[in-house]
Amino acid sequence: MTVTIKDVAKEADVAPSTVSRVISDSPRISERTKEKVREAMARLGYHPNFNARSLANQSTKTIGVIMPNSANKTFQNPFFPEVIRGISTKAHQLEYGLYLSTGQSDDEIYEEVQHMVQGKRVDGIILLYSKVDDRVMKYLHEQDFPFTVIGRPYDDSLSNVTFVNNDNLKAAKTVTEYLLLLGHKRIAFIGGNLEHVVTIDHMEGYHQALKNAGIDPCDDYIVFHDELQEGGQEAVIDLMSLAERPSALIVADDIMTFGVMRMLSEMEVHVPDDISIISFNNVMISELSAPPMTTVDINIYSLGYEAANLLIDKILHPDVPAKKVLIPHKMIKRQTCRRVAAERTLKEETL
Amino acid sequence: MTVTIKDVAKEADVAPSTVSRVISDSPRISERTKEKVREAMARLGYHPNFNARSLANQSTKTIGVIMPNSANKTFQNPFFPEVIRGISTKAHQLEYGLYLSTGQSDDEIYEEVQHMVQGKRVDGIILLYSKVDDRVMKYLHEQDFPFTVIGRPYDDSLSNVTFVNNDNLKAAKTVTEYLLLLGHKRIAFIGGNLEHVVTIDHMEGYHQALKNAGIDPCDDYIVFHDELQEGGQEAVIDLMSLAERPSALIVADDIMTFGVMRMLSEMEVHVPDDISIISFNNVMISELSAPPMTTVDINIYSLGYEAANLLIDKILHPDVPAKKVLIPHKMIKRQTCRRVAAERTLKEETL
DNA sequence: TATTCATTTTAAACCGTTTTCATCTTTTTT
DNA sequence: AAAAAAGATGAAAACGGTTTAAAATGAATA
Repeated sequence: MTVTIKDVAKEADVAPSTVSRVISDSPRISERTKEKVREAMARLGYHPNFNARSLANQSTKTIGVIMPNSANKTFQNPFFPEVIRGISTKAHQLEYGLYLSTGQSDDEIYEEVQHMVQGKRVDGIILLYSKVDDRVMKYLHEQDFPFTVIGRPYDDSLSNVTFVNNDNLKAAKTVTEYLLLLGHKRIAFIGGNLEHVVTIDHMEGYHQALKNAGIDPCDDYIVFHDELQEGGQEAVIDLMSLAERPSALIVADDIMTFGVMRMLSEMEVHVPDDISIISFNNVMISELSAPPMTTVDINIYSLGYEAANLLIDKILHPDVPAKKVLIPHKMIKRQTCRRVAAERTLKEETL
Repeated sequence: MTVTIKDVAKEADVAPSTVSRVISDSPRISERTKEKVREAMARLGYHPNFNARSLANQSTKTIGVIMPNSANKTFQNPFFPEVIRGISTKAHQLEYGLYLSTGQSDDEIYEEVQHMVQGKRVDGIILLYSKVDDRVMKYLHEQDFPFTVIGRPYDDSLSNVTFVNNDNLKAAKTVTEYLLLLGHKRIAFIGGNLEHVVTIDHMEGYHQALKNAGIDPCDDYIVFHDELQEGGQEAVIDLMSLAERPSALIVADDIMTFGVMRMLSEMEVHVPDDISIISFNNVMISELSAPPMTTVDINIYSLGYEAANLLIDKILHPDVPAKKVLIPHKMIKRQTCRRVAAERTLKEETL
């Protein structure tokens, strides 16, 4: 039925092992035989069976990509296509394939990862998220299975884990400082899921900047939500109901910012005149908000590209120590931040 | 090293074939032996090797998902995560895995599909796009390999192809009629890539509606662009430079609409007061534009879910004839469409 | 011419399952 | 009690490759 290596061998009048060596272009085979075998392969339309190869090789040339728990809408964030595009590019270059997780809940995902690893379905795994106390990461670490994380592992005991990250703390700090410099004193922080390490880092940066400026962080100004737009909207309601409304908002994610801006516009609060906003990620559409949003470009594509790069490196050389790569970020100033008028600042201070 | 079926066999003091039968829960094995074997598996921490299984079974329990040519930014469209979420859900239910294409150009993708098929890496394939004269589709059809298309095949010779689609013609027609009903006469159409069948269907629907209303389609009002936001923006410049500006815009895609609205806002053309807009897809963020956009919900998730469903059906029963599923669409009225003032309409007519 | 050594090629084992077919027990039927 | 049928298990051959170790070939050296 299907043409196998044996058929080719017969056709070319050599042994199957020779054909195998021709496929892998082994130097042990003479040019003349190679040519002969290649012709036979072409004549028969031979194509190697991937599973047989994987079985014999103990290698699948496949990378498992683990999405976060997508029960909520997280998944519709354009962040994911973009990070996958980065992974794809590198994977394709090195002739690796991508195997995507399909689980929706934490349990499903955990089970799926076990299957991938134990069933030897993939050579390595990229975690597209980093949570506090993540079973999946713990499991991979215990199994000593090649994997990389996008984001940093929270638990310091997982010290020898390879990861790609942004300096999220620094980014959040800079962003806060920027708002302070623009004269803002009441800066609120709308974070993502508190279980995600990136949220923790953002908040720490925010805190540090406020502290350095001698401002006491006010709990009312700190809100967390994991759903993207809905979360953004609720957060706005909470913040705008405060006696002392914030004059600036730091938002965890561009998509969330769309929700935030939508809600503000319904409340007839104008951006940036009444309130400044700055957020993170710089996904494609963030320049298309009205007004275009100021945000931190975290270079999503590179996160993916480097993660794949590091992972394949790890697969090929399992014993080299863990690498940690920081992808640079960059503030993209657009039109959602504004200097607070001096008089207003003065008035505030008298309050 | 790794624990195989043979190790389990030894541990349980049975033959490997018995263990295999226990795994598949064959009725030919007595409950007593099953229990014994299961205990041995647990004791040894046995997990079946996927590649070996695939090889013996001639089945991978894996679906190949082919993304469109992503050299351009198409890929960042939240359409894809959402359609994949649909596919994922069904696949997970039926215990199929997802294997993602990584190629960026048409050539790369074509080659990759060949690898998947000939290398028996996947049991079936879902095409996430449908183009005119697509080599990939032609190839899969020739090979008689199980596949489904999201969108409809253009070529009628590919009659026995299973696909999931929206009635895009009808949707575009309805949308156009809706604008006509609102009093619009100068309705422009900003389509996507003309090679995509969906674009052709949209345009046909647009044409039909205009014709029924006795309006001659004006070529200047019809523009195509494949890049998403950039395309949207250029299209706007072109249209707004016309002597007779359109009073309404039909846009192929929500993300493109963001670009369109951004550009209009720069030109100080107000939506919907100066111009009405309606678009397609209803991705998550489309309700977050300013103002929230009127769009056609095409039920992206269901497209994916049904595609996976049909495909797995096809894999399991290769000989049943091709199925074609239409997913219903629904116009979501938000705030980008407006009735044209009677006086203005009158004035126009005197022109 | 016989010996050595490098170069090519091959036979056979292996990767870890599934499955066909045969064998060995039991149980049922006559 | 013998024969037939049913039930449970096992041995061995796939599945389609890779790889180790050995054999064949040919060239170079003594």
